Amino acid sequence: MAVEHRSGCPINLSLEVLGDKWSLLIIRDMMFGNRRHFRALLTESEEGIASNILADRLSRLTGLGMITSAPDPSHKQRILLSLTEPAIQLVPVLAHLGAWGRRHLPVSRELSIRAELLERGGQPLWDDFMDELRELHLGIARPPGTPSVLGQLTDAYFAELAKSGPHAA
Amino acid sequence: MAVEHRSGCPINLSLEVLGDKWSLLIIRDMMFGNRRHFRALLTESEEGIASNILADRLSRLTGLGMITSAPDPSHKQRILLSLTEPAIQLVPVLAHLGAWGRRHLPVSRELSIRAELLERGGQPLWDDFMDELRELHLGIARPPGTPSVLGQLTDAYFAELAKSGPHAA
DNA sequence: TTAACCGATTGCTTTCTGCAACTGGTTAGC
DNA sequence: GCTAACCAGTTGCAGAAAGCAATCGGTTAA
Repeated sequence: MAVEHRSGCPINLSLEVLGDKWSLLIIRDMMFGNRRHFRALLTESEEGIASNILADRLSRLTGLGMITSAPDPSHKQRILLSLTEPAIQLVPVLAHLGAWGRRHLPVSRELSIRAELLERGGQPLWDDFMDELRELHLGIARPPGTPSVLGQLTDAYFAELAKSGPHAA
Repeated sequence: MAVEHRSGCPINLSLEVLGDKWSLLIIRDMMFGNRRHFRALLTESEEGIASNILADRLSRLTGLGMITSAPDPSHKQRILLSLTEPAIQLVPVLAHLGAWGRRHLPVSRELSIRAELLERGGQPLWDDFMDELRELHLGIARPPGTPSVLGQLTDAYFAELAKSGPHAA
């Protein structure tokens, strides 16, 4: 039961949870792409994750308390995946990581527009987004009429897509 | 020469650089532990990195432009490692990652005091710290008399160490 | 009835990790 | 100048993990 840790350093412990090439991408897709079940994560993955790796990471992240899964009432076969509160609190980490990547690495314009908006919005926008994620994933209602951060980000992404590449119309 | 990228997403590209269990720990030790050469990183590593992994990551991070190396004038054999500007700009990412770990994972008190101070200080403290790192690693002087953030963090760490475990006096 | 879709699993090869021993050269103390 | 400690790595090997393609049994929609 007692898991082995390399050290009690917060950064090390965070890396023991998130320090691989796929876990954070899965969380990113659940957050920003609103992908909530296995097939969606598998086939809509920008980076092309393999099914066994996805299955492994989902069960790993579930065991670590980052994700929960529940049967989807509309499809008996479908399993609805949700982010937990700790995972939702990764929003600022992902925002900073995206901002850093945007500044120093060869990002594509379409895929970095969301990072740019998130960076410009800062902590207030992150707080709104986390509240929206709490509504979507934890069922914690927000005041009615609250604008959707996810909607804004998604709209901006599709607008960028339409600008450059309506190839695959 | 053209490196293969899985996608142009900022988060993905950041993970291609930093998404493993050791790279960020090496950068952390260079930043917060002021470890500037191979042996220091190897033997003072809290987590016990192996020498071949360390050698591999150092050359990898050097190739990626995160670290530079130069002969140490005082010891002919010694190589001085320095963080580059992109690596220094990881301070907010590490601060948030530490804050997240401190909140959700079983950290030890001694090793999390620095994360706590960094979180309390917020962006202004991070800016001061990055300026200090620019002085230490890039030779960009700061106004004389500026207090040392690294010193504050290190002092707080040793104070915590002394509180609980003066075992290995 | 049938074809598409659901969350996985299997078998396989390739790559990465972790450990320990070791290398050739440098420095500090005597 | 000798010796012991120290410097940045390298090598060899075993085991773990990644990546790929094909496949599984059950479910749903046409």
